[in-house]
Amino acid sequence: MRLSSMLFVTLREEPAEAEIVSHKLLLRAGYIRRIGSGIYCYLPLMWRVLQKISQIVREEMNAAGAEECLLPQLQPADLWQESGRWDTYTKAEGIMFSLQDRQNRLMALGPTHEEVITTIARELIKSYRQLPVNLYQIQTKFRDEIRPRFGLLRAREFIMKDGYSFHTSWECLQNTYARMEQAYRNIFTRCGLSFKVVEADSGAIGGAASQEFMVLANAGEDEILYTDDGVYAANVEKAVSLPPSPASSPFHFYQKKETPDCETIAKVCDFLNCSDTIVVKNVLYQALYDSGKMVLVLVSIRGDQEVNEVKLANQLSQLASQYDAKSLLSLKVADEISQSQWAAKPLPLGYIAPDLPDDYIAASDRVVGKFLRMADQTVVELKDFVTGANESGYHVVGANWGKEFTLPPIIADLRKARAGDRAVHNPQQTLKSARGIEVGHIFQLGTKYSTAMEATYTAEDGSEKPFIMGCYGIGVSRLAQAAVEQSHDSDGIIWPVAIAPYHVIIVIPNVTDAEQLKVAEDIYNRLNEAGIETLLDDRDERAGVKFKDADLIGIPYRLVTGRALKEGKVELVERATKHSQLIPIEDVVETLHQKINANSYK
RNA sequence: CGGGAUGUAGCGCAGUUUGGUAGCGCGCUUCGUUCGGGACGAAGAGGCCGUGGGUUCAAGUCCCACCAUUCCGACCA
Repeated sequence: MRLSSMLFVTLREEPAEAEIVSHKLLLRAGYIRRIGSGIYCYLPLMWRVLQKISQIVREEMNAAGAEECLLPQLQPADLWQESGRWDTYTKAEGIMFSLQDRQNRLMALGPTHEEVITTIARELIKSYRQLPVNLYQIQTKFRDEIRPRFGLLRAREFIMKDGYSFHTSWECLQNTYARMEQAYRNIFTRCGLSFKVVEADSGAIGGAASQEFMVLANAGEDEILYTDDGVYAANVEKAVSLPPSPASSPFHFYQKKETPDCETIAKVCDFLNCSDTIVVKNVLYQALYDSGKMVLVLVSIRGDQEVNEVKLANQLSQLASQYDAKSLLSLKVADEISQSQWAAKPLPLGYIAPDLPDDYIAASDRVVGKFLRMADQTVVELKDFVTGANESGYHVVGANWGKEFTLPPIIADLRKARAGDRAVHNPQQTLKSARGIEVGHIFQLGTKYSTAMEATYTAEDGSEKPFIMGCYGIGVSRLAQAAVEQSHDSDGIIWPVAIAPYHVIIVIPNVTDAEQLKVAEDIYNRLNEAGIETLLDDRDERAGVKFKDADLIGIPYRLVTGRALKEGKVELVERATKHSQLIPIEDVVETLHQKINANSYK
């Protein structure tokens, strides 16, 4: 392609709208353009990058036995009502764009496609003989993100590869899951990314495995905890660890103490001169279920630890049926404002004990009249601990489970693991923290959707069974920006060869020089014939402008038809290293062929 | 959803305090010189100053409402 005939616009100054370097570079280099919050145009260069990535994804998915298809973006609400996700997605999370058609039918723009694919499977797959099946698509998704940011990293309209598999057994699912994991590793490796595979939260579905593929970058929104031995890596939402051992308590008998202005753990420890590891902290949450019931949850956890709300939400989801519900809609800390919805009398905030009496709740049809009491494992072993006295201004010390307090009925891991904690698999290892951009996620779904939507097949023994499902996603547009975040310098983008929009850019320093022009045109034609994707900068610009632009847009190899022409040579510059060499004109095609092949991972 | 900030030419910004006919740099057009790392000179084009209302002889500037964009947060007792 000739630059002179392309829509090619680069910006000299950093756009004010962008915060992180990859976003700034994509805007400056003319790859993307914002059209609304979280809504981007993929300009021609960007589209080529996205096509390259899509093609790699396609090749690896096909090689792993998946079939490509294309599902609708516009989806009828009743599919989502069937799966039970309409309310969660339009109200609770509010992440789904919904609309009404002219007949007032409710519709949604697809944020994901489990409902559609499950419907297809239900209609088309009747027998175990047809299984397993693995389908995928590459397509635009819509999500009304709470806060779109960082350009394509969190956009409201974005391109995703999503795949879904259907099986008769967990063994078969695990088999496909493992093949998908390998396909994903191949994809990200071929895209030239440095990534980590981490254990991820499997959500409220329970039991099922789930892994995320993280591109390591400080701008990433996810925190990863890992060990240096390479054995363990997990998203902080999911991570487990061994907490530090508690200190021994200085309080050997039970006593109520006046502790004025000690409504935080730090203050009470300071006041009592004790370690926060011997305090039982009691955090009050209010959980709302889709049955309309509100449940007050009192979580007891060691004073130095924090509640992992993802783990807590998973526990609460499993209890949904106790409250006539299918799912948990929202979970938040009960603060002074939200108490007004349910409190019978003012709570002793900051001084709550594990046995906070139920009569603080004004029970009603909507509000469950008993606290749901849970404890993190960290408090179970505590002896002679400190906790609130259910009275403002007072704590108790030297308390013990089984004496002054009853251990809550539900004991679970509700604690947030942190960097510095010891690893579960080997206490010699400590967890380290890194940030990552989630570019892929694979998931053993099980029968959640097939059961909810009554998607069944006839098994070998003649019985009807729900499909066992897996799902597999890659953020294609996010991946493209993640690659830039990981690979750039002060001059601009450095695309990995495999996903660069073009392999080579030929810069003609002076287009009025007939020889330069002729040699450049000649090389351009020969490269194209050889299948090497080439840009020809034949614009009537000064050399400096062309060099700056070439660096900015990040084409891996630059040929300059300049001074060395006298010796029958052109200059070849590698974008990543700035390494420059002179090569004979007749060797150009061969040399580039070798370099480009050496850089591809096929 | 809460809080903050910002909306002025394609991009980056000044002008708003103290109301008085719209500015700068880059980019764009034309001409000349220059020509291997974002050249120089000259001449131009380009703006319902986010939208709507109000105050005033007069509003980019003051007041009210709305919209949009963006940042922080949505978190612990």
